Amino acid sequence: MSRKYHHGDLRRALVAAGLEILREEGLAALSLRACAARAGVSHAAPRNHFDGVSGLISALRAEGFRRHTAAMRAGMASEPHDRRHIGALRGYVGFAMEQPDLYRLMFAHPMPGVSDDELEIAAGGSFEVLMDISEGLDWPKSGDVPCNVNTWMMLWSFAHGIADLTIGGQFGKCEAALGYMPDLEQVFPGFGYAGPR
Amino acid sequence: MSRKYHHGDLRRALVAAGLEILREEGLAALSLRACAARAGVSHAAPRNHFDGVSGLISALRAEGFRRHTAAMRAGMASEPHDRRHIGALRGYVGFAMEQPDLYRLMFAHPMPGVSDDELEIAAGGSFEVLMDISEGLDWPKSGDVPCNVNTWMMLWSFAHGIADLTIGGQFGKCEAALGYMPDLEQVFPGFGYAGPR
DNA sequence: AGCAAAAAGTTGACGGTGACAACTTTACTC
DNA sequence: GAGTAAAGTTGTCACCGTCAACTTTTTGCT
Repeated sequence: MSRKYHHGDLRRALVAAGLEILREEGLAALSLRACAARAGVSHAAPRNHFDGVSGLISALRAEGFRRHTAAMRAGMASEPHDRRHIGALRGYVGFAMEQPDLYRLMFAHPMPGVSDDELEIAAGGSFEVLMDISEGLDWPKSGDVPCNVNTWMMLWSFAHGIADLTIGGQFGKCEAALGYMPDLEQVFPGFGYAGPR
Repeated sequence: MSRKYHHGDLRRALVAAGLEILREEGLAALSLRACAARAGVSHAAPRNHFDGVSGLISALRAEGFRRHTAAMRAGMASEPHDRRHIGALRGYVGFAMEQPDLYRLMFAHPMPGVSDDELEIAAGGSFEVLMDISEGLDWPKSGDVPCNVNTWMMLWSFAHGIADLTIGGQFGKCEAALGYMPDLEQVFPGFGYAGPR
């Protein structure tokens, strides 16, 4: 028999199926049963690998954050050092626009009481990139706020705002009125590179 | 009979029930049948007033935008004129933190092909406030970008980013590390009032 | 006033979904 | 090789959105 009773790597297959569904059919079509069907497995099989649908979603979010981190790192590498934050932001927004449903899922409400080490670590990767590019940026610090909290909160809020509003189609009326979409650097020329500390 | 066969204002009652559910039980608990039950009506009654669940959601989003607009206008009124943008931003973020599930719903993906005049008008109200407070703000304009597109895109992205990341608990690690949450003005001191044009 | 039609609400059914229980098949270990 | 744990299957239940068929009330027309 070519078809084994045991799948061999069903967990990975289910995550891959989930990513496909998010890409091709959107968040509304994501379900445990649909993933199971894509993996060629019965509807209850996923329960051996995930703690219900929230477990599957945690795994998808973790994979999303890993790819998100990679997209930002790639963007950083594509720019000279004093413009690496621009590259990272482009990577950030580009990822969100390419995989809007996955991005939305990543930043959805955390279910109360649900904690997942894999997810924590993966999300920490994206967090770290934002910390990295905050270093050396010239953004006003006020008062006694330690480190560069202001800078990365600003960066992150800006990046997430642009990404999420774009995904949600909220800039549509702007684009319709202007005939084009302002570039990221046009909208936000406020960051300047101040050199390494 | 004290109980009329016809409800009288079922549409309004269903929207109110939906808002209650979003507040008390969260987005996951929102359903047509749950709203119908809260309104004391059979499970199929809502179909006479909404085009399925997407119609109910459109109505909830519209009501959300109206309240969102009101929150920003109230914030504006609570500050002197040269700080009205700060007040509006506080109103923006405050609304999102008070009604996180409603805010998320408002800015969720628009279903393709779904258009709703009531929703468009309501969302336009929030849009207009952001346009208003952009006027007179001193934010660098670059190149030939007309009006103050840069300023309001920046403002909106910032406000949405702060609000949505806060709702999503993403600043939790920051708050845990610092022991407190940086204030909106600390994070974003970049806007200055430049007086009326 | 009376009647027809439209509006509003009810009941019942269907398929899809998450969750769970009971069972079967495979793999691992001693 | 036997026993056990892991992995997958089938069946069931409750909940959901949607639709169809039906009932009750309101409205509007002559």
